[in-house]
Amino acid sequence: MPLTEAGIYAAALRLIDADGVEALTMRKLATALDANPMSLYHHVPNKEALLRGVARMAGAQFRTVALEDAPWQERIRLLATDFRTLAHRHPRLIAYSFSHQPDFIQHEDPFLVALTAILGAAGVPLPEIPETIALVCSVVTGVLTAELNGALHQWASIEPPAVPTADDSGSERPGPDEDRVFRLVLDTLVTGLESRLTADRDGQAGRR
Amino acid sequence: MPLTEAGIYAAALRLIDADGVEALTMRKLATALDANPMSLYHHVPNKEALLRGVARMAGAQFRTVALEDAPWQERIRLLATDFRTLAHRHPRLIAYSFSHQPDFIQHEDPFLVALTAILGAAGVPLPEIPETIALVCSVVTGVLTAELNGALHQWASIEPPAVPTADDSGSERPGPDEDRVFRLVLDTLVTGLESRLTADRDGQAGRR
DNA sequence: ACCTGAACACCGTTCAAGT
DNA sequence: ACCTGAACACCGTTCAAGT
Repeated sequence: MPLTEAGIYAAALRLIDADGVEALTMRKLATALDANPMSLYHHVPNKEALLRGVARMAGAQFRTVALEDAPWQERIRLLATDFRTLAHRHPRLIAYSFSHQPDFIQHEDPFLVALTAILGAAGVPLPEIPETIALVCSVVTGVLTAELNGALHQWASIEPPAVPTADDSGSERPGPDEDRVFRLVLDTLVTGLESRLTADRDGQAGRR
Repeated sequence: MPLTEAGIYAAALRLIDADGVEALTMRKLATALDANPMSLYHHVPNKEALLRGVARMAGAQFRTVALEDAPWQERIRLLATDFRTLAHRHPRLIAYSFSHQPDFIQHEDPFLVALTAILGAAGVPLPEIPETIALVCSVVTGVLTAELNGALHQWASIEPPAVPTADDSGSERPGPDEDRVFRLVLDTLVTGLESRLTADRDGQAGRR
C-alpha cells in the first residue's frame, strides 16, 4: 500500500505508544512502514512536524459529552476526567506534547470550546475567561504530567516525617492512588473557583 | 585546570541556560571545557547522569525563608514564589527536569521540608499530608511548566469567543501577564485548601 | 509526483592504548 | 588514576538521480 500522511502518523503513534517518543526514529518508522527512510520526507517535512501531526491526530480522538443541564462543577470534573482518559490512551505522546508543544491545546479544540462554555455557565465574567482557562489548563495538565511521568506516585508515597502516632502498623495505608489525588486536585480547583465566584457576586470589586 | 564533576556540571548548566537541554552535547560540552569528549566519561557515567547531576546542583540553589509566624496561606504563597524564582533562573533546565525527572523534587529537599511543615501548621491531618503534597507539587509544577514553555501565555491570550460587548477597542486588555495567572493559580489553590480544612473541622467525616 | 541510494554532518559510547 | 584516538552503531536530512 502507498505511503500517506495519515498512515505515517498512525504508524508513528503505534511506535510511540510502544516504546516512547525518544525511541521514535525516522529510520525505524520507515522500516515499520516497509519504506525507505527518505520516502517519508515526501509526506512530512521533518521529524518535528511529524510529531506535531501525530499529536494533532491523537488529540482529535478526544471525546466528551455536553451535559449542558448539569451544574458547572460536575461538568468541569467530567471534562477533566475525559481528558485524562485520552492521556491514558497515549501516555507517552501526551506527556511529550504537554512539555514540548505549547499549542497542543488549541483554540478550536473541543476541550477548550467546552471549557469556555462551562466557565461562562459558571458565571465567570467574560474578561476573566482567558486567565481562568489558563488556570484550569495549567492545573489539569500539571496533574496529568505528574501522573504520566511518575512524579505524582512519588509525591503521594512520601512518608509523613517522624511523629509515629501510636501504633500505625495495622492501618496499612492503601498505597498511593493516582485516582484519588486526581480527584483531590479537581475538588480543590472547583472549590477554589467557587469561592472566587461567590466573592465576586458579593460585590468585592478590586482585583489585584 | 583539571576536570572535576562540579566543573563539568557548571559548564553544562551554562550551555543549557544558553541553548537549551536539547542542544547540549557531550562533544560540545567537552569543547567548552577544552577537553577531549571521552575525558568526561571519567567523571560522569553517561549523559543521563550528567543531566541528573546538573539538575541536582541547580536545585540546591533553591532558597526560601521560614516565616514561621506568618499564616500558612502566606507561607505557601511565598514558598511557591521562591520556587518560581529558581525556575526563572534556569528555565530550560527546570522545564526539562519537571517533565523528565520525576524525582526532581525529593524527600529531603528544602522545598518539600518547608511544604510539609506548612501543611502541618495549616492543620492538614497527618495521613493526608502525602496526597496534599502531591496536590500542591502538581499544581505548582503545572503552572510553572506552562509558563516556561509558553503554553500559559497562549492560553491567557485566547480571545473570548464572539459576544463583542459594545465597544471594546479602547479598553486594550493589558496583554497576557504570567505573574497575574500565577497569582490566580495560587489564590485558587489556597482557597481550595482552606475550604477543605474548614469542612474537615466542621465535622464532615467520610472522604470518598 | 513519488521514490531511493549515497553521502554529510552530526550523535553517545566502547575500547584499547597511552601517561 | 586520568586521558585520548580510533572506531562502532547509530541519528536527521540534503541532494542528485531514477521511475
